Amino acid sequence: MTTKVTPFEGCCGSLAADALGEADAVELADALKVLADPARLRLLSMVASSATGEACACDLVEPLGRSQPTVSHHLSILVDAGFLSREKRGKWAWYRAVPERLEMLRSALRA
Amino acid sequence: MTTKVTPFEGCCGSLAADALGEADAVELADALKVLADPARLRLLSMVASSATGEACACDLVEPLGRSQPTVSHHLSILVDAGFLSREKRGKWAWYRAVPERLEMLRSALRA
DNA sequence: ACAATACATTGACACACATCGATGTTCAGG
DNA sequence: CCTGAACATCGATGTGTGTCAATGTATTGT
Repeated sequence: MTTKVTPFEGCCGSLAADALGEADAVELADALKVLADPARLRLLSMVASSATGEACACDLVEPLGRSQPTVSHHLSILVDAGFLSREKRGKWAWYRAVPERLEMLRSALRA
Repeated sequence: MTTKVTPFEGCCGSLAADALGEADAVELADALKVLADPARLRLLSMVASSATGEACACDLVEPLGRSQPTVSHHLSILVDAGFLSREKRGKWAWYRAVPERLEMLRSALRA
């Protein structure tokens, strides 16, 4: 879960191609679990829809409506899973979306 | 969770278009939660990759390596979420994939 | 140095959920 | 009918996780 592994998502195999093995299924499920939370989806969406392409964590707490530790926690999970990248500048943490990671997940869900 | 609602998945809006509201995020997250489980991913994959386009529940228990009640439980969740359709024939339950449902999810994850 | 700010980490807690055994229900065959 | 098979439902249980308050850590400004 907290593995921070480089994701393969059974590259280029679709769900209908042939039956998923347990290991591949666990890996895909882990990736999906990361996005299967409203707070994380909104964070990813906020960062991805930012005009400048990046967003400061300090600007995400209030609109998300959750505590600062909770936001920090979710952002870490998104970074560990590769959906966001983090850059620390001064005392601020800036996040950018990693569209290729999302595309990788999307392609793993091809029918 | 057990809502069996017709899914919209915020039709035609992408994650990066603009920031997801809490309600849309909950709906998308609920759909992702359904697939964020190895057992359900494998069941969906088994049915989708079946040569005949359908699969009997009786043939899914053993390859999945989980108990019959557990398999039945997961299949119900997939049906309720619209990823599978169920047809009862005699004493057997036959399942078919619903590719449009998966495509709906995939498009909601557009970057 | 000191205070304040931004963020991460820790500990605790409530709740959700995947799983199984046992039981209920429905249906086909004899 | 009655038995067996296929599937669903129920109850219980252990594990995972989203959340927050409190605290720790780093960095800026005075």
